[in-house]
Amino acid sequence: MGYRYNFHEIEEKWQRHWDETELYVEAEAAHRPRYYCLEMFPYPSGRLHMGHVRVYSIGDVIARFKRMQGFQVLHPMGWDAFGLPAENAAIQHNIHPHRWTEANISHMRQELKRLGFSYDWNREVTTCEPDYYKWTQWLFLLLYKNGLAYRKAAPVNWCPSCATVLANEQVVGGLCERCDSKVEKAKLEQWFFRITDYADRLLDGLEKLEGWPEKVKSMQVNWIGRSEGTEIRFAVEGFDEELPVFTTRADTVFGVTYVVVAPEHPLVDKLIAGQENEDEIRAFLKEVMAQDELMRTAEDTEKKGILTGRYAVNPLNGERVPILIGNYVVGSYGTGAVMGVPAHDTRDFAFAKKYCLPIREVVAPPGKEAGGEPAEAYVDEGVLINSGDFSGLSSQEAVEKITKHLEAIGRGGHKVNYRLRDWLISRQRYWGTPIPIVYCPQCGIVPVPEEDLPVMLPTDVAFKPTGESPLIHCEEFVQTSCPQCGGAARRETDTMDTFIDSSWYFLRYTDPHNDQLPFAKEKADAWMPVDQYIGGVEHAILHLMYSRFIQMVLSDLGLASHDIPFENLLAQGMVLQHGAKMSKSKGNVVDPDTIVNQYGADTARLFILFAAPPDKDLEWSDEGIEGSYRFINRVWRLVVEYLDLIKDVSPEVGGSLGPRERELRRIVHAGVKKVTKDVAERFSLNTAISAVMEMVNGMYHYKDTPLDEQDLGVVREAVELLLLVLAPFTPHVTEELWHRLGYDESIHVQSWPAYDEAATQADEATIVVQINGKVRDRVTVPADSGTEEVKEAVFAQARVQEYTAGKEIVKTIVVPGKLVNIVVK
RNA sequence: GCCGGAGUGGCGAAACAGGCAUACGCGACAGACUUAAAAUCUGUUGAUCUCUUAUAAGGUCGUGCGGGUUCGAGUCCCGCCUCCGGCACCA
Repeated sequence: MGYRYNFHEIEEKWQRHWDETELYVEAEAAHRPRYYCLEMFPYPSGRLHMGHVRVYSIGDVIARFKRMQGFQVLHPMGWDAFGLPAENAAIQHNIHPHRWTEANISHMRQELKRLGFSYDWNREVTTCEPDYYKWTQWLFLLLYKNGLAYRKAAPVNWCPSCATVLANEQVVGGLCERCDSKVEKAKLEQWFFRITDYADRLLDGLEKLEGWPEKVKSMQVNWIGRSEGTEIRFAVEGFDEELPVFTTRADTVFGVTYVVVAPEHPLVDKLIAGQENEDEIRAFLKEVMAQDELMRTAEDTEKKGILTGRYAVNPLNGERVPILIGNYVVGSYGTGAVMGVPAHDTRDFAFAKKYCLPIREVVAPPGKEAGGEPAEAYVDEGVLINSGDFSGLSSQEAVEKITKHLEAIGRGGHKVNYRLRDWLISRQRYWGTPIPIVYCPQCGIVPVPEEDLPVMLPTDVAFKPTGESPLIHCEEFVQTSCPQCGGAARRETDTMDTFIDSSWYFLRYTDPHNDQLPFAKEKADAWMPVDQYIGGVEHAILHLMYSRFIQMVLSDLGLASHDIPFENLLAQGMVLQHGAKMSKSKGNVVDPDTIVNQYGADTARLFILFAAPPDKDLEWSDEGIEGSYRFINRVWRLVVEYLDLIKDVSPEVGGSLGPRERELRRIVHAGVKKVTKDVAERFSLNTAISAVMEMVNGMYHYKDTPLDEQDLGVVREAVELLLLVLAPFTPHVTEELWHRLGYDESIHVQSWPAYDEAATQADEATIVVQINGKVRDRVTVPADSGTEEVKEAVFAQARVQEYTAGKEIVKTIVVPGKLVNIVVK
């Protein structure tokens, strides 16, 4: 009877049935423990790709498993629907972004349903709809009122191709994260979120996130880039100005022989004005600034500098040192100026050699005197020399004492620096949440009152990437009246970074239809934090740090009780084909629709869960898909062929069973145990599936055994347990077979099966016999044998006697039920 | 340079608490079924050597490399190598 099951018919039937019966709509019963299982919502780009199938398959297994374990599970889905591709489609295909987005959403929603994911679609959120972005605006105002949103002119990252500014986090290797264009610097008035106020808490908070992968946490640590050191304020000779520098090596301050400032340093103009070589310096500045920052600050770029003819005064020893302008000093980090200590810094050493600046050693390696002209910089710690009162101190003591001394004389002190910049959130684009701000000639910057939200995004605008928001040209949007004085005023025409939309959507799911608030606190508190969040590691910094920030703000302002959004995080690996990430340009894309048409959703899900652990990259394999399909058919045949025999049998097991039946029960119950542990304790879905495969193999081995009445109960039990543990992975075929067994209720609302621990124990144990750690023999003993009985059986073995003959037995180690190691000399 | 992760059969991978290395699957090979093929069911499948007509049996080696701890190491410790990811003239 080698036939295959009709997955088309079965999958469609049950998808319709689940939809109609609202099987996965969460009823908010109060008496069950809650579990919030969330996968990162997709951007509605048009079609699902294999990466989507992977995250959502992983999440669906967890959600279904938890539901069967008796949890009330929140498992929602929505759309991160604002963003550039919609606008580009509008420009290229003359279709309105809203229509394009809507069409994509409805197509992708169908694709998700065809994969059989158990979402509560009643909670669907779409960030580009006014009922959502109204609350994104509300959140903006909340931050604004609390001093966490501000406007300022600043040098910003400008993507000429996208014609908009970008957050630092969106610039990857000097290129635009979206389109790989070279990012330029521009000075513009922009809106920022004060995320740097939270730098320390974002950093310290990582320690509490025990359920997050190290990889993600270390990426955030690197990104925040906390650096502890000393600020030293040099006086500038001839000016009533201070020139602060930042250093982590205050112990080397007596070795300062010059100071270098970045070309964009605010003091540069003042310093060089009227100098005799001003023209030369300006030419140098022009040359350096013409280079883009990435090039200029690359490690292998030649260090260049020019003397300004001005001098700074070292506050520790009163020494005059020349001030230079250097291409290697980064204007946006620290103070934009550094002290030059050529004897103890590799870069400074090279720079000093090139420009014939003096080199003075002030730190000696412990137990060694420095002397003569050093051949290279000594960058390690040591003992101070040539450092006045501080000579003789260790580097560590000196840092502390010098910092204190600077503080005492009002010339500096302890300082913490961060790499993290404030979050630039304004975008000169149309398809985003409008920033709810009005500019009034009388009152200045005026927030739109809450009761006037949402500030609706107008629908009839021209889509041209002009570098200004298309909203600028939409007069009925721009022209408004001031909420304060009622006079004529203009609206802010920039929209918000779409990462703001996705920094709070997980909260909206807990209360998606609230029209009074973004979410009611009780509702959010009931579900938050997300118990398990799943998504790609490409969001390790952007989305996952912004969400942590917003959640902290909400918690500080009393709107939420938790200050972390995601308790546990699973960063799933990529889907590869031929070792490379699937991409259109590489032509190695496998379309999920094709696979679902050819093999069905259950097969697609099973393969993608089986081929690799969730957190590792997964290599696509056509043979692997075939294998998963074969396995499901194998299950189908097994159950269908038993059906007539066991249809009216109860899954009860009693009386004394024969050895084959006991073996079958052992395999099945051990399988249930392993699946339970693998899914519950470590999301090891690939090994869970392999355990199910072993159950099936065991059942096939049993299959031709002649059956009596009592054995039918054992078979029925085995079939039911198999279907139940397989249900989260392949929901359709298990649902069909479950009903064929005679049940009316869905398999997906059944309790997760318990296993019989006693049944998992074999009657006999195979003991491995080692002589001096090498396996030499095996012996089978009754499972309940004690240490002495096992030893007796082992020493009775002919091979053991052979190996021990004439030797002294030093010791015998017995690992109960497993192994005996005899040490001989 | 700093931080994080990973190196196991022909391939994807497993070994969860230091106890049979390679479960499960793919591929390959063989048997059964079939007029035949496909499908299906069953079995074999780390390398190498010895003995044997063959089967069977046995030895040695084997988890990136070199050491160490231990009765016993893929797993723990020390020192390296390679690959992947993040940060980086960051002062």
